[in-house]
Amino acid sequence: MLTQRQALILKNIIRIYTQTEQPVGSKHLMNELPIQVSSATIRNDMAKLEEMGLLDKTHSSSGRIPSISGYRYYLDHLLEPSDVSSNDLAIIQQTFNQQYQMIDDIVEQSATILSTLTSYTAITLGPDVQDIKLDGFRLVALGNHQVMAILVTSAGTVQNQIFQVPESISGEDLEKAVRIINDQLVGQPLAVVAKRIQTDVPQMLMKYVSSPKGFLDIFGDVLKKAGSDHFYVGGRLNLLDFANNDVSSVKTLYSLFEKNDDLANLLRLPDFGTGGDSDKIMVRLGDELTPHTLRNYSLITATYDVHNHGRGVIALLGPTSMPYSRIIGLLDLIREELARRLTDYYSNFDD
Amino acid sequence: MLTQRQALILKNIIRIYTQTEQPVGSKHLMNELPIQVSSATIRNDMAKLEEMGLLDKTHSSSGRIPSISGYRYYLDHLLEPSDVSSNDLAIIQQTFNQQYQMIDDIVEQSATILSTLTSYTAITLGPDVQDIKLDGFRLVALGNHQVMAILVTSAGTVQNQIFQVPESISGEDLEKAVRIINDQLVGQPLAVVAKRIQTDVPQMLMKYVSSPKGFLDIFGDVLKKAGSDHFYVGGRLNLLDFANNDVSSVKTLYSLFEKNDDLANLLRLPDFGTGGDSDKIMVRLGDELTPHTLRNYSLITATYDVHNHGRGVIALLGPTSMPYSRIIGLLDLIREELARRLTDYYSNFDD
DNA sequence: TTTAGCACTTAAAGACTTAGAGTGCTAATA
DNA sequence: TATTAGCACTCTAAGTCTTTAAGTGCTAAA
Repeated sequence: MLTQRQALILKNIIRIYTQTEQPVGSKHLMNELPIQVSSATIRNDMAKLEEMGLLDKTHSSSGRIPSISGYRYYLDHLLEPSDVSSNDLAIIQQTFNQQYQMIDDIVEQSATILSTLTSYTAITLGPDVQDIKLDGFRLVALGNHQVMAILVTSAGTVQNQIFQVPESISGEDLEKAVRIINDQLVGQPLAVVAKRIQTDVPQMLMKYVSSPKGFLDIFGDVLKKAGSDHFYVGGRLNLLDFANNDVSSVKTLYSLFEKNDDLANLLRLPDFGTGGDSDKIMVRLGDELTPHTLRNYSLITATYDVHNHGRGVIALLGPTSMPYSRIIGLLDLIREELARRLTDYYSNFDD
Repeated sequence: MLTQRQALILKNIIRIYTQTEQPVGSKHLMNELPIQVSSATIRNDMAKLEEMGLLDKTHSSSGRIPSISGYRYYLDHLLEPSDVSSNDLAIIQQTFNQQYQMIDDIVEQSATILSTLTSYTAITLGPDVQDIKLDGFRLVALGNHQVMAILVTSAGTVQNQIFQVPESISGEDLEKAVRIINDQLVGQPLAVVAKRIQTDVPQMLMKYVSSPKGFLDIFGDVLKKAGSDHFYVGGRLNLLDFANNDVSSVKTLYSLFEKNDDLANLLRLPDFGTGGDSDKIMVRLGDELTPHTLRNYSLITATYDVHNHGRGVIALLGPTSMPYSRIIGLLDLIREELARRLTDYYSNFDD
């Protein structure tokens, strides 16, 4: 356990290091502390903190920098989120007050705000798709053997895709098939639908339609799209600033941003779904981050809860040394705001 | 005018510098030339080439590097495109042989191949939309006050967008409006359609529909999407390798890639549309590139001609020192291949 | 427990040296 | 006249040395 003064010293070394990115020396720190102690006293405490593994040196006679464990301790015991500045607040309100056509627009927009306000990179994920149901399926003929398949879910999300239809499938067949799909499968969870088109649905179609295979491929493709998570990444370019010229990690991250599965893995919270602490904001850094290339970064994740419509995730990726107080305050506010807007949206929607 | 030997020297300095990125000295060059001359002779020619502005030095006693004018001269007078390697050829054929659902997929795919084979950044643009006509407009009700608007063009491209429909607009009104649009405007060039919905169409709708304004906003939005160019950028990440740690220019380019208008400006060829030389491959470098931040890069543009369906552009952005022979051979092949595939596509399509 | 004092360490920056690659010029050569 | 050998000169890059400033750890006194 740290003495009060040691905690104060750790806290201030982290604060100063975040501002300057330079090792902090005892004399310099002396002038920055609210208490009056000599630099020798500070040196003694620093030595103890280093012994505990909370501080590091860049070389044997340098000032101290926080170690990963130091950040960990700070985050777990010392951090107090600060209030959002009135300036930031105004920006947030104003952005959320825009008119949106789709929920995904709101989720995407919150990634943009978050990255703009922090100069880091934000990742957001819409409310989870666990028990989303099929709300309807349409095929629209576009002429020239093209059709657009449209799938609407109970969450209000829409997926569409365009297909070249082989000559062998007739228009009437397609219409019949659509009718059967809607009659039989609307109202069922997407996961169930996905399973059934592998099992009993083909036979069901076989009775009325001459070539169910091509049709089911189309339906299956759109279904897959609708059933997978949709991530939004804001402030990709900010990465170039805080990546400290580490081109290889920038590349890793940029390609990671393009892959749904990798992003899902990155954001997956250790206790996701257990309920307990899941509305706490979590910070992971160093070896706690799973793709090992990211050990010089810090990832802050927060979930937001949309009343009766699942929960989503907003996250922020930045350097290990961030002004955590401000950042976490900000994240907390945006999380709440996003939850509120989405809850509003759905309450309109379900009327 | 250069002597033969001077041309040989310039050509080889460019070749070696492209491989090593190091200034080329007279002794080193002596061993690389197919002719037997002393380093002193080479030095004399180098001095003359420098006087003409075709070579530069990095400092007073350094070897020579090509100047921008040197590249210009090389490109205009000395360059001979080389044949595509059988390996590259196989990759190109294989990629283009995939099954595509839409023409835009092919165009996008060619940006990917081009960037993969070169390790630079490729930009492609589909056949131009000058005299594309409206082929059809659909509104599909999705439930919960949402509709999807779909616009099909004579070029086979499809745009869609989802709208929240105000309660004030009724379903029958929308259907009537769609019917009028299709009756009156199908077959007309998009530009004409865009003009007419500002002039006589509103009055036309007014007779049958109670609130044409909201409807025309929707139609106008999708129309605008369909009428604007669609660029594809491949190999964005490669930029990080050849940008020589110039983060600011990387940022400029990345944001440029997101803006249709800026990309259009960048690719717009000085003689675009004049017909004459327009199927020549053009290289622009240094001050010839309009956003001044790009003066350290080289941009190669080539147009491809889709029989009876307009012409598009494929382009490659890389460092000033590229293996131009290989690159231009490659670009020429892909340009032809792309034109052929699209011509095939349309000939199927118009049956 | 805190502090003053001091010897010691290290990185960063500047001065100096050296080696190596290259140039330009002159005078000899084919 | 065009080419070449030879040589003095230039400049960078890399290494060594020195100095300075910031910082530490330890000891002994308060």
